[in-house]
Amino acid sequence: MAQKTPPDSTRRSERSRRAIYDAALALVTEVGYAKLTIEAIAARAGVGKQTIYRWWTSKGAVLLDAFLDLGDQAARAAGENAGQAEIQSEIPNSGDLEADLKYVLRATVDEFNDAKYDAPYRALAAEGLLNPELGAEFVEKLLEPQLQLYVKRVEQARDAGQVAPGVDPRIALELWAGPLAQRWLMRSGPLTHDYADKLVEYALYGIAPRPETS
Amino acid sequence: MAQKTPPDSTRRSERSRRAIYDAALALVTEVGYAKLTIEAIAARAGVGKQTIYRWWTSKGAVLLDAFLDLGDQAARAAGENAGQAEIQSEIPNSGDLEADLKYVLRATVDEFNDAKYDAPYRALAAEGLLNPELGAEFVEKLLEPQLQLYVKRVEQARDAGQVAPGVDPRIALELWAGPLAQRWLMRSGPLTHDYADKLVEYALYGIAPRPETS
Amino acid sequence: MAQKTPPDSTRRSERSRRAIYDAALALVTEVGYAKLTIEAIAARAGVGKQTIYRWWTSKGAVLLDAFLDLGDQAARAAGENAGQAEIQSEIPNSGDLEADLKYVLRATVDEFNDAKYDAPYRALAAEGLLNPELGAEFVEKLLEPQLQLYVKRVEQARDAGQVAPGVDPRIALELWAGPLAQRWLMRSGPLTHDYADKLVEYALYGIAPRPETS
Amino acid sequence: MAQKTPPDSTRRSERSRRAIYDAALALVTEVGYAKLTIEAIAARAGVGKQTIYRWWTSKGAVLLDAFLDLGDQAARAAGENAGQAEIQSEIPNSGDLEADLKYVLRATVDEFNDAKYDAPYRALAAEGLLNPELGAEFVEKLLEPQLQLYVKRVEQARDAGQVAPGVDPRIALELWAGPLAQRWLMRSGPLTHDYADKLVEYALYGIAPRPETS
DNA sequence: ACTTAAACGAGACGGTACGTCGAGTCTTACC
DNA sequence: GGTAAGACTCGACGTACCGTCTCGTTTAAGT
Repeated sequence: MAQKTPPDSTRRSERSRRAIYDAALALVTEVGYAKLTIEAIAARAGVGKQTIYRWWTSKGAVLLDAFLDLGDQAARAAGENAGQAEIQSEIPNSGDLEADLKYVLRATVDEFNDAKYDAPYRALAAEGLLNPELGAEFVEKLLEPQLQLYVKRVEQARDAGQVAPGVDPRIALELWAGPLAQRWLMRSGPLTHDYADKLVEYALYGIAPRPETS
Repeated sequence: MAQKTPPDSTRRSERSRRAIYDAALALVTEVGYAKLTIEAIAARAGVGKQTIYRWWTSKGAVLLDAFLDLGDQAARAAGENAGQAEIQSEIPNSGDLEADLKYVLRATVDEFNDAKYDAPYRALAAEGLLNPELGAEFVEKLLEPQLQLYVKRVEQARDAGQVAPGVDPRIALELWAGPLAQRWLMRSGPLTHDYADKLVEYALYGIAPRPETS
Repeated sequence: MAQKTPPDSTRRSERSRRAIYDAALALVTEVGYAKLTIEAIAARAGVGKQTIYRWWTSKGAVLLDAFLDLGDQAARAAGENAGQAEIQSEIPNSGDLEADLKYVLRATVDEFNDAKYDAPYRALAAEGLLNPELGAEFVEKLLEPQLQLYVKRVEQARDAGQVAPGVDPRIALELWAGPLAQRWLMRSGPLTHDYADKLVEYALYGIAPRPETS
Repeated sequence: MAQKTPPDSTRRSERSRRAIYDAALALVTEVGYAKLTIEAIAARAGVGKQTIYRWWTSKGAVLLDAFLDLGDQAARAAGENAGQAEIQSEIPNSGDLEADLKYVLRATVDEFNDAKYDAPYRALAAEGLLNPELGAEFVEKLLEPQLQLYVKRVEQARDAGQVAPGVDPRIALELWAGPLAQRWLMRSGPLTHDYADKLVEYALYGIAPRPETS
């Protein structure tokens, strides 16, 4: 989990860990990842630098854990409020794949436009590009779990005959997830609900003319 | 071009500029973008630090210009060899959109797997994520021109009736370009010719079952 | 006694105390006083840091006690071997002051040239220069007792008419002890038996020409 | 001069050098040598740490140069004020060795009791005890030149028949210089004019009873 | 012999300073 | 006036120890 393995411990200070997460997330938003400094995190958290170096190897590793923890917290909060239906842990299945995908993709668009998540997520993506270890962890812990939700939903749709039998769900989902991520990361175009809808439609029905429509 | 505007001059040393480009590209491959320093570029180029600071604002800006120059050189070289048919400046139009796209996408896959381009391109993408100015320049100078080639080819196909009339080409191209970029950047899956083919097929015909095929 | 007073106890671990002394003396010789650290002493002694902090206030205090203990051990060992005549606890009185002083001073020169005592003794002297408390303790426990032996011997000589009646023994002894210590500490000249002899002669008879010699 | 040799230079900032000397001397008096920090010197001098590390190897080396510079300044100031009679550069020769030595030794006692010189001088002595390189430089640059003044004066006295012909001046001077330094450094007794006088008398005439006095 | 409170080993903690690296600015000498 | 060289101030790096503070675990005194 991005931690240095050696220092065993139950002796670890929970208070410090939380303070470090909070400081890291606050600072990355305030000053940006490039100017984020382990020294500043330590100072803001009221913690010695060594306490950070003891448990993490880099500012990227700290931020990744902080962000994962943020997700866990959100999930836990949602779980408490909503009984069993944990938010984000499942893509709805109303029987209408197109509607369901549009619904989720619009929510994703909103999330990408939320300043709270933008800075840390973008920072982790950027770090992951340059740092294969952290990139792998980023993908494994953060990206892939979310993509697997689409895999599952596409498989359900395939079983229901709404998706062609030969289609590879892992590739199919990239038709909408890839463009969305690209636009967001590269700022290469506006991220709107309409854009999300179009992606779903194009992905489902292709851009070639359809022989006929029922 | 990412240069500081003020000290413009014809007195600029062409020799230094070239040496800086070469040093930047060599170093980013050798030590990685994170450990790339202006001091090292200057030393390797046999140039004073001030000469770099005079013309660029950051290592990212240097690298972007270096990479653009690399592209220009390649284009110029190709132009000389091949008369009018400049490589990469046009997507072939054989009349068969699917075949043409697969051809180009396979070439792109090969390029992404070429170590020579990987380090600098990846570095610029990462820097662009965090640095909006450089990101915008990256998109404008590097990304968008390539995407526009797809726009043009899709429009040709639409005019030929191979693409549905209502389709927005700028979004359509993202169906294959987005996933490809995502997999490359995030290392979230293998980049193969087969993958490229599938992307084209899914994009053209959708993942929903087709009513019937002529 | 260099110990922090509060945590008094008979419960103190003798084993730890000895291990700390040994570690301190070994380390000061190996790495030098400047690089001597409490953490290293604790590690070498197989002892928790707190055990050192519980009984001493600084590395200097530890070393002083360790060195005093070393002296006690030597004295005890000598006492066992030699019956009542404890080595170093008395300056011989053969009736010939000059001979007795030369004998003792030559022995002192040999001791100063012994690497075993050099490092810790030098360290304590240096620490004492900067730290008045420890310096006072150093003088009181280590230096003054040795000087008092000279005081006693000079008084004996004065009673025997070998020293002028008006002479202050406490100052007189400094005529040879001061130069010797100075040369040793400052490395400002060679420490030889001949040098020791000359000091005694000059101190006894002065450097001015003698009116006549019996 | 305690400087690291590599970085050549006429380019060196005189302003920084002076500021560093002033800061080092002020701080060693204020907080003591043990708590003297290169970081604090740099901060006080308004200088980057690197500028100190560029020219010196340790805080001791800085302080030694600072102290030597202090002496140079004093000498230069004295030279300007007093024409040819530079202070401290010569021991007076009135023809009466005893009187001259007492005069100089009393002045030395006063100097040792001057807080301005105490802290840095003591610090350098302590550092010299532990650090042979710096100790050698301390002796060569600071201690030995002062002792040589005594050598010269004793030789003059010997030529004038006031010192026995066989006496080694280099050892003779230690009879008073050694005890004085020892008392000062070790704080092992009071430093008074009377003590200085006695040292001179004992050294000149010895502590043994004189056969008779003319 | 059993209980119990202290000293103990271990080592995480908030800090300070280390000595190094590079950023970006400035000065000097050269062309 | 642009340039190579490199000294400068500044800030952060990652490391080493400081002295304090828990944690169990001995261990020896007093019952």
